[in-house]
Amino acid sequence: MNVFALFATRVADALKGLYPSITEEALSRIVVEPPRDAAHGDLSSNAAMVVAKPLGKNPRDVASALADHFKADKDVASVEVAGPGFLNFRLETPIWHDVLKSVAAQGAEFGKSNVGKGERVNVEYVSANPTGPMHVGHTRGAVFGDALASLMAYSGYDVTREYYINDAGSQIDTLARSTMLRYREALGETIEIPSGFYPGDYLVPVGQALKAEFGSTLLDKPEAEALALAKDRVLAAMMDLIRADLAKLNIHHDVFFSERQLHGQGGEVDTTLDWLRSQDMVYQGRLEPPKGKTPEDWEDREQTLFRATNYGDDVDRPLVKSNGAYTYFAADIAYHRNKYLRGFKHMVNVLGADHSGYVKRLQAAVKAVSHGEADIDVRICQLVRLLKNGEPFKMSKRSGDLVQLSDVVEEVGSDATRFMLLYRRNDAAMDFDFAVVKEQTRDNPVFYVQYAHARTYSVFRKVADELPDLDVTPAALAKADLSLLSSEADLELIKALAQWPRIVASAADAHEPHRVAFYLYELASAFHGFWAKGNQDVALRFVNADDSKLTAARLALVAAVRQVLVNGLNLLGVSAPEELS
RNA sequence: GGCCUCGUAGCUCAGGGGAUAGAGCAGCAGCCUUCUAAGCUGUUGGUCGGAGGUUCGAAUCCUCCCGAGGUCACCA
Repeated sequence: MNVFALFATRVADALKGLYPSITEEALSRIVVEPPRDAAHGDLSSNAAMVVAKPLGKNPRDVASALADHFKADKDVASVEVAGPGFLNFRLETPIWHDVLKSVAAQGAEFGKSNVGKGERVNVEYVSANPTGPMHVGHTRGAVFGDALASLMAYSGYDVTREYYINDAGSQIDTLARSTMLRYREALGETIEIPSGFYPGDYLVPVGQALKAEFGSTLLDKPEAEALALAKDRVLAAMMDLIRADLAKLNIHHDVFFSERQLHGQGGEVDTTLDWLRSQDMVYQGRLEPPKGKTPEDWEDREQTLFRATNYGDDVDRPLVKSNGAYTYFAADIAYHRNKYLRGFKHMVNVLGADHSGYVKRLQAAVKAVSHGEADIDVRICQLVRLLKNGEPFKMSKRSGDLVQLSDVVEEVGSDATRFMLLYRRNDAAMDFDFAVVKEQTRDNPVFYVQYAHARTYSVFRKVADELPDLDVTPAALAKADLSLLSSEADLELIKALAQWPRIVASAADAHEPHRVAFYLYELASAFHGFWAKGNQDVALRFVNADDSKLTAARLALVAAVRQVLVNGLNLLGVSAPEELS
């Protein structure tokens, strides 16, 4: 049950009754939300102000008419018109108790919605080049994409989690050559790794595996053939590495889409280009060098260009390199056309900050290949600065070897890594301080939220101790007399729970998982606050040995808090421990 | 030079058309014979980078400027 959505509907219905000429457009701008200042009531709506102008009425008059209408609503204790025409509601206590019942009845489903209407959405994230293990730079996008995918699935979308493997192009040839060196090394040769090659140790086992599989026979084969075999094996090995790294953060994709499969004679890049030509979206032409900074090796030549400017990009984009091969972007157009042809009308791409310049052309590509039918939201994850005790921390360890994702997870754990990265907006740069993340204090939001969850278990343990005869099964708690939960503190906590459905909906709609993280922090804070009140006032304790009825009601409340914390933590992919050690 | 993102309390950050702009930390003042004090309560602190504009209403949207970061044919 979503109290806010419920009243949004009631307000809209009331307006339709009062002003039959009202338009859907005006109604769609109505918001029902908690007022910024709780003293103004439980719910607040801008309805009168939004609707007044198109109706040619005074906002306060419309608000008064609505207020009169809601005086008859049995769930409404009072309605007030405030300021320029706000409508402030105070609700009767029973409706809040209904929220608790609804949490218990819906369990893990409480907060789920169907705003996605089962529509298919493709969320592409990580897509790190398969040239080595994941490093810290990839972590934020990985966690963000994963949480966003969960959030959208929870909100009724049919989500496909996808990883685009950039396994074509010259970097992969270099990777294959680097692997061949390690192969020679495994065969006993002394090797030197030229600059430009991949120096990482992680290729050593791949070289050894080649030796185990082929002995020394690869050396006798023509180079192209040997390289092709090496490429095949190293790509598989690198993807295994990457999958293992992702698994450490509990991240799993549904589809791994290989760029290689798009290339080749008659491949999808070919057919896509033919199609683009047939649509007159491609031409032969020249580009101006970028203003203010002409590259030294700038070569003014005629090239094959995609008419990106027709779709909102700043310049038209080359599709064919000077050596005749397709550009990365050409393959990317084919890839996104492939997504569209697979039936995705909604796409989300999670990219790193260094790709922000790529956004417009990607949007242009999607618009072009779908004739405007599909949409793509590109979410950019800004840089993460690693700190240790407030001091910047070197990202690269040895020569060209970056701090790896697995190093971070091993040091601080998956839960803390995920929560901290999600506790910031994706589009702002952030600091990640190892010292803070490992701290077990309020400074550390992960701990703070998990502690609240653990406390709910602590309460139940206490009950088992003090009131061993009390039936605390969900079925028994469902029968508890919730009307006993009438204190200010009780209602405040319930109202915090009532927020959950609208928080999820807004987070999914805005593609902003951090809203969930912030909400969980607030809910944890409300729960810890209630707990402390019990220290001052025995009547506010969750467990009252001499009042089993009140205790049962309070346990229903505690169970609901736990449920919402679990639902939220699940969305973020963070565990909900019963005890902290 | 173009484009993208950001600029909110001393620090780290929420809020992204709505009422008197919030939280944590730091600072100050309190709370443990207690359901885990691994916690809680109160309090100090702001020209929302600057200037215009849009409107009933702007931290929020638009324009320009300043500052920080990223990026800039053919790499991926």
